Amino acid sequence: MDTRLLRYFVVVAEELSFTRAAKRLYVAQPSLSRQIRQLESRLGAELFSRAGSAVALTGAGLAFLPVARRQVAGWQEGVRLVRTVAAAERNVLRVGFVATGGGELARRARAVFTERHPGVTVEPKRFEWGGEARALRDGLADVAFAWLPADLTGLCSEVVTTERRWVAVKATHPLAGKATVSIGDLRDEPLMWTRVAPPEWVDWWAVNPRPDGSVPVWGPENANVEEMLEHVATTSGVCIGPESMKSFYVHPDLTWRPIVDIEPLRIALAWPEQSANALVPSFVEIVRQLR
Amino acid sequence: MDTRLLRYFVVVAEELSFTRAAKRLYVAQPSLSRQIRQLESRLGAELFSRAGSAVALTGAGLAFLPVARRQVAGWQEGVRLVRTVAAAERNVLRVGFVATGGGELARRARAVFTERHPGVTVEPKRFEWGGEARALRDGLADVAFAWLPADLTGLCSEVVTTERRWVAVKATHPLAGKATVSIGDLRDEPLMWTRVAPPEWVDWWAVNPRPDGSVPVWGPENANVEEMLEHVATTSGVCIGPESMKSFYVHPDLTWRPIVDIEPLRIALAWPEQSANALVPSFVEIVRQLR
DNA sequence: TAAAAATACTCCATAGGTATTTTAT
DNA sequence: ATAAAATACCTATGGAGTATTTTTA
Repeated sequence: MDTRLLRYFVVVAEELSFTRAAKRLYVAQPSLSRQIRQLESRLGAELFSRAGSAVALTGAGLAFLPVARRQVAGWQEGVRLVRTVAAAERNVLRVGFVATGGGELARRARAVFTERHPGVTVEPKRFEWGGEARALRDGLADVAFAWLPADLTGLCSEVVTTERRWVAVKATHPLAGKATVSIGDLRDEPLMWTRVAPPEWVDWWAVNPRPDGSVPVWGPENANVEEMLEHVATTSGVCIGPESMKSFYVHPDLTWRPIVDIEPLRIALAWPEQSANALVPSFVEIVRQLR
Repeated sequence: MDTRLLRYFVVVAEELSFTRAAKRLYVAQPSLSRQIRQLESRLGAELFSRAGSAVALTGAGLAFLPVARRQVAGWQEGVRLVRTVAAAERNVLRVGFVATGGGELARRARAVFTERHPGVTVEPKRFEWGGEARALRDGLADVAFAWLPADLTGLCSEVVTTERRWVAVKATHPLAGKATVSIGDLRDEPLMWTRVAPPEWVDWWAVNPRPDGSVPVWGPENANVEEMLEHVATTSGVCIGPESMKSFYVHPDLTWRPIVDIEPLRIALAWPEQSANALVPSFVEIVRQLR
């Protein structure tokens, strides 16, 4: 039995609609209907009563829901465990981050850690926008520098640093002539965005809604920092990023200017509540001391 | 992720040999090798170290083994739960048995139960040789009359009756002329057997080894009582069954004779340790009183 | 050299897609 | 009449088989 079917079942049970569930799952409705039918036939029990358009859980479906949730969660946790153990066995600590991640602090922490644990390899793992928390949950990183806001439920975390937010524009852009900019100056500038991160994440970076109540003009979308900067360099749009991007991603066609009137980026160090990699507490401690 | 892959992994981890595991799983060795490779690639971690013919678990594999076992067991328990709830919701009690099952006792119990629970339907469920315990574990029956010996681990059970064992022969068979037979009389008679039940089950029924140390002559195999009796009626072989078969399966070409010098069949009533069907204790109590 | 795992290939079951029909409010 | 689930049909992925090759003790 594929856990995919169980995930499908859980979503249909939550939505009580095949059409809505299919949208959430990014599959076609007929496929979802067939999968649920197949699950029912393998179980030998009806999970939903379908009276035309009214979908409801049967008693069996209600009983099965927590089982399905447990199975899915158990699988995810198992995957995390095995990946973490495999990394620990190789004497590797995988540090997750996005773009510039924890900035200079992260670089210093990795240096100190390497010094204290000579036999250990630190593997920096770069993820796409908003992907750090998922990486921790999926066991693809042992510890990560997470950009807030982010859903860190089920993870330990503490804010370790902040960075002012800057805006990048093409070198020939009018805003490049100003020493500093305000969020109001960006009112009509097409802003980069992404669909790989949740809407809250995108809105926070875009400062949406703006202090004056307006909504940003949306420019091209992208999945990571390189794509974003390429877009800024070649279109009329702008992007907002943490200060460290200015020095981490040097680009001849870009000019960075501080935005003086918006809140800074808070960067948290995050790690799973219990990790099979015994090196995690040591790294956390080093970051704490350097903070 | 399919639980089939997890089952495969558990067996390979137990056997530490792809070839032996493939035999136990009734799949071809190359298929099993590929499946495990795929599991490893999806996890992103090696589960086994393969040094030529020496297969060993890695640390990750060792960590994954209990996870996989839990997932498989959790799935099996979930299936049992949902099937049981579905039956309970329909106001049904599914009574499992093999062939003549609990014999006359079972019939009386079902009658009393129906009288006491007028709104409830008793569904007798016939399974193939040795299939009652599996049916309880798989949630295909709520309670069952199990023929011993049987592996009843994880189930509640109590012996409720015994039946002498008789032998069936073709009406024209020399043994049909005797009033009673001894196990020694069956020394050269081809005996029916089955591959759907465990070897211990088959050996117990065949009285293997015989008191004189000989082994039975094996006749045709079969999966259930009807097939077995058809074989006896049309070949020179014989079969052994509980006394109630004589009256439950009347067959013009068969003659039943008691075997006087072997131990009788013990029949247990068995049910899952905790069942979602609240009718089970009532049925158990009725059988106890009728015993 | 022998035993066991890996590879090459073929076949078939089935998940997923689009277009359409059925059904219940 | 409309919205939603079911059905029909097509395509493609991948699981399982047999035959064969590679690898290591």
